[in-house]
Amino acid sequence: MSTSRRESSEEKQFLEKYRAKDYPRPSVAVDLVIFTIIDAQLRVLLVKRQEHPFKGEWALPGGFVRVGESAKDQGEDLDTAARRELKEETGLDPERVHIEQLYTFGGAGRDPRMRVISVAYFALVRPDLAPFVKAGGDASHADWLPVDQLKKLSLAFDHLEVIEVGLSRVRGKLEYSGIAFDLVPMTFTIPELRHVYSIVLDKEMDPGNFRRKFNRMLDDGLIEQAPGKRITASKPATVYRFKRR
Amino acid sequence: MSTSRRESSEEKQFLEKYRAKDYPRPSVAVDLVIFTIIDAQLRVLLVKRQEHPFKGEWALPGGFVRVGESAKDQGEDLDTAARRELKEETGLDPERVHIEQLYTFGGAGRDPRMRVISVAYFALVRPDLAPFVKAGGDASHADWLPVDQLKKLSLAFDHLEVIEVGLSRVRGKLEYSGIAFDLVPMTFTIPELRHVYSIVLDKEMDPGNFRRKFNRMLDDGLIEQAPGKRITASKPATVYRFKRR
DNA sequence: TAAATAGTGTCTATGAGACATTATGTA
DNA sequence: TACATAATGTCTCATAGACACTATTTA
Repeated sequence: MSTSRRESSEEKQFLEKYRAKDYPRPSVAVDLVIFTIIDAQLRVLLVKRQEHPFKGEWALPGGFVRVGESAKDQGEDLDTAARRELKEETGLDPERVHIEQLYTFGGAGRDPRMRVISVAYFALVRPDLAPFVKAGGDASHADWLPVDQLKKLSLAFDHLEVIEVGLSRVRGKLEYSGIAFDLVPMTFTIPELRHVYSIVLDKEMDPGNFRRKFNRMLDDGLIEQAPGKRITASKPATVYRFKRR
Repeated sequence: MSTSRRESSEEKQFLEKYRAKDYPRPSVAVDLVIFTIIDAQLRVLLVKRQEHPFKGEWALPGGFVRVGESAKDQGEDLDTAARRELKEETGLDPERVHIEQLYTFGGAGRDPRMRVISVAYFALVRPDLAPFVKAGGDASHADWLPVDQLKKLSLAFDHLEVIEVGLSRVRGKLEYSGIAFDLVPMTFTIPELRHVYSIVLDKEMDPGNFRRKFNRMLDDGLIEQAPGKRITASKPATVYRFKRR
C-alpha cells in the first residue's frame, strides 16, 4: 500500500485528469423495470428487440442518457433521463407514476457491442393506467409479461437479473413503505389492497390480520374513506383512498 | 404518446445506435464512503483535494472506472473498480472489508469540469484495521473525519449528500443485517457490539434489551463464544466472534 | 334462502422498551 | 470494602399469525 500511496500525491492527480479527458468512456443508459398488476398477475413491461444483439428477444425499455458536449451544458440529470424514457416508452405522465432508482449494472461485457453501464430504475404503474400504455399503435413490440414466466423466456443482456433485483426491492419495500398504493387505482377497498400484497409477495394474506394493519394506517391518517361503495358479487365493500402526496 | 410510439420502430433503433457511437459519453467514476469507528465516533475517510475544482476541500476517495477500447476488452467491472480504489486508497485487502454498492449520482453539473456520473459504494472497516490505513506515509492528505462534524466542513462536489445517503443506508441495514459485525474486531464482547449500535444510530441502547437480541443471534448460531475473557476496569466480559463467512 | 364475501373478535407467540436486580471482577 | 460494569430478570405494550365467527348483500 505504501507504493500506491506514494504515487498518489502528484502522479495520481495527473492521471485523474488525463484519464478523464483522454481515456475511453462508457456509454451510460437507463433501463426501466416497470411493474403493474393485470389479471391478478404481477407483470413487467418488456419490448421485443428489433435489432442485433439479442434480436427477437425481450428486453427492458430504456435508452442512453443525454450528455452535453461542454462543461456548461452537461445534458440531462439521471432521474430526468429515467422519467423521459418512461414517458417515451409508456406515454404515461411521470408525475403520476412512482419511479425510483434501483441499482447500477456495470459488468464488463454485459453488452457485446461496447461498454455500457446501465442505471436501472423501477416504476409502478396503477392497473387502471396500464391499459393505456399500448394504446398508441405499434402494439406488437411491447407487452406486459407476468414475472413468473420470465425464466422460460431468455431475456436480452442481463435483464433477467435486473428484473429480479427490482422484484426483491419491491417486495422488500412493500412491508414498510406506502408502495402498495402505487399498484392500486386511486380508490380501493381493503380486499383490493390485500390482493396487491398477495400477488406481489406471492402468498395468501389473512383477511382479518390485514384489516388490522389497514385500520392502523387509517388511524394514522394515511388513508381516508372515499364516497360510495364498491359493488361486488356479494356484500359491497367500503372504498378508501390514499391521503398525502 | 402516439407520436413517441410511432417513431420508435425504425427511427428510434437508428438513433439508439447512432447515439451510442457518436454522441458524447459521460465519465464514470466510483466514489467510496468508507466508514469506521475510532474513539467512539463514526468516521468517514476523506481526502483533501490538491487540485481545482474544490482545491483544499475534503472529498471522498474515488476514481474513474477503467473502460476498454474495444468490444472485446471492455475494461473492469464496476465492483472491481470499487475494490481496486479501496485497495489503492486504504491499502486494505478488499476481501477483508465489507463493500457494497450504494447509489448512483448523476446530476448534470455536479462536476464543473465535465459530465461525471458517480457510482457510490460504501465500505465498513473494522476499527482494528483502521490505524493501518494511513501507515504508509503521505499522511497529510487523508483522514478519518467524524460524521457529525461534516456539515461545518463544506465538502467537494455533492459528496456531503453522498455520505448522508451512505449513512442512512448503514443505519437502516444495522437493524436487519449482520453489518454491525463489520464494525467490530474479529472478537468482541456484548457491550462492545452494543457500543457500535449506540454510535452508529446515535442513541443509547439498553444493555438488558440488547443482550436479549444478542442471545437470539447466539441461539441462531450466528455468533459463537470465543476463548478468553476481555479484561475491563471491572468485571471481565465474555468474548464472542461472528460465525459464518 | 343459499352463496359469497365484507368485516369483527380472540387467543397466542414474539419482540421492543423501560427499569430493577444480581453477580463478579478490579482498585 | 467500594466501585464499576457484566449479566439476569420482570413488567408492559405493540404487532403478527392462526382461526372462529358475524353481517350484509346478490342471485
